[in-house]
Amino acid sequence: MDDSAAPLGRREANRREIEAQILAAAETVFAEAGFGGATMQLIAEMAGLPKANLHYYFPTKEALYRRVVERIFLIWLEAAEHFDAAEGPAAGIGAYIDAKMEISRRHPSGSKVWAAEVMHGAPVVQDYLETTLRSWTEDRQAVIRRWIAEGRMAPVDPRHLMWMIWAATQHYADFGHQIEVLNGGPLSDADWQAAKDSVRGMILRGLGL
Amino acid sequence: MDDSAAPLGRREANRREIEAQILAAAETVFAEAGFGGATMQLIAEMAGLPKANLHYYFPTKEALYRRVVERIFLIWLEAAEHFDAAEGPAAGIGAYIDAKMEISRRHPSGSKVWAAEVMHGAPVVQDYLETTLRSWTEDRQAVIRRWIAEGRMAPVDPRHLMWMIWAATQHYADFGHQIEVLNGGPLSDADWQAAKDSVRGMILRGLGL
DNA sequence: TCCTCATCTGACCGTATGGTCAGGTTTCAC
DNA sequence: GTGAAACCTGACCATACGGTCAGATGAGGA
Repeated sequence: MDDSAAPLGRREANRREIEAQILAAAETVFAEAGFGGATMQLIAEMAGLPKANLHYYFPTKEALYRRVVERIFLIWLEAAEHFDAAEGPAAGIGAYIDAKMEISRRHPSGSKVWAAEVMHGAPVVQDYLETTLRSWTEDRQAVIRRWIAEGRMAPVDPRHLMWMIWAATQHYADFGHQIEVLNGGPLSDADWQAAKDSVRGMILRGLGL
Repeated sequence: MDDSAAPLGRREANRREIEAQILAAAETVFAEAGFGGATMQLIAEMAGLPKANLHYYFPTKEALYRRVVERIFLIWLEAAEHFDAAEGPAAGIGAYIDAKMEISRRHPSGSKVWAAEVMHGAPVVQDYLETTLRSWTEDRQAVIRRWIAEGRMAPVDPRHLMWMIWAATQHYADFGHQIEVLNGGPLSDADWQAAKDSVRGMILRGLGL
């Protein structure tokens, strides 16, 4: 974001490193315990510093939480670039699904925190839903509608398609524990590849592609 | 379950009514605030009785929570009867999707509580995942594999199919808030019908049906 | 070197929460 | 009617939590 050219002295570098450690620890704890169940004490321990020091970097629990939620939201928005870069529906939607599956694999905790936030009525990021996410969604829906009008894919409601993609991909993060139990252990590389192929294949076939 | 013939006197009837009120209130509060964020005080107020009385019916917060989670789990298991009753893949899977969509509409809070429980590693219902859900899943997978072997549907991995159905249907409950924001208001009867048709249609087409 | 300001931390505080309990009230079998 | 057991409740307790603060420590510019 603002990784400017300035070599940023020891102080600034250290500050960023500690903030990153805290954010990583917070993401894990919030994902495992929820906002109400998470404690600043536990986050501090996991980040390797005293609780009072944690409050030096993030004044309140809410402020820390908000940063964690913002992070996964931005990651998801970036995944849309795969969608936009492609030319047709098969490539665009396929690449978007692959990207979202990869995020579920790499950032399961972030996905869980977002899911919990939305489930609780988005008390902290309601504004994101109403502004950024809304306009983002409308833009992609317009693209899909155009593809449909051009006869390049089956005529489905773009909103429900979007929701199915989100649901199917994020499920592998949010319900990862359930999946691991039913799978008899963590998904292997091959399992993840099969999951990707399955989700992409099923949805694209559902769109007549 | 055990609505036996006995006319159950005033006392027993009253007890059941109060327990039902408590469970309904608890489901709502746990869904909105999570286990850690929910308070016995708020549940008691919503159920219309003093907190101490709440503890008379449910000794601990955990005990009350467990009953709430068990409830939605049993409702989902019952939805499988639609699957089992049908003859072929199109009717069976289609009816199962419809039933699960209807549950998302009627019991959104229960679905959210379950989702949060699983996201946090199923601390309370791990045993259900390992026993009931596991064998339930294996049974249905066997049916799907047989349909595939008989050439009655496309050869997809039954596990990923199951997960996609769960993900797509439960998304309408768990992410109901996000959906309402993007939809500009609660889903109407027609919206729900469209959602059902869309999810069922997309998945069945994905299976070559 | 020395001064300033960022960084760090143990000890502390007020509050909210889950849970208890003594004692009251209602129900019901006999 | 009456005794026992189920039901109800205000007041209370111990604990855990988010957050504060005074003061120590360290870095860096002049």
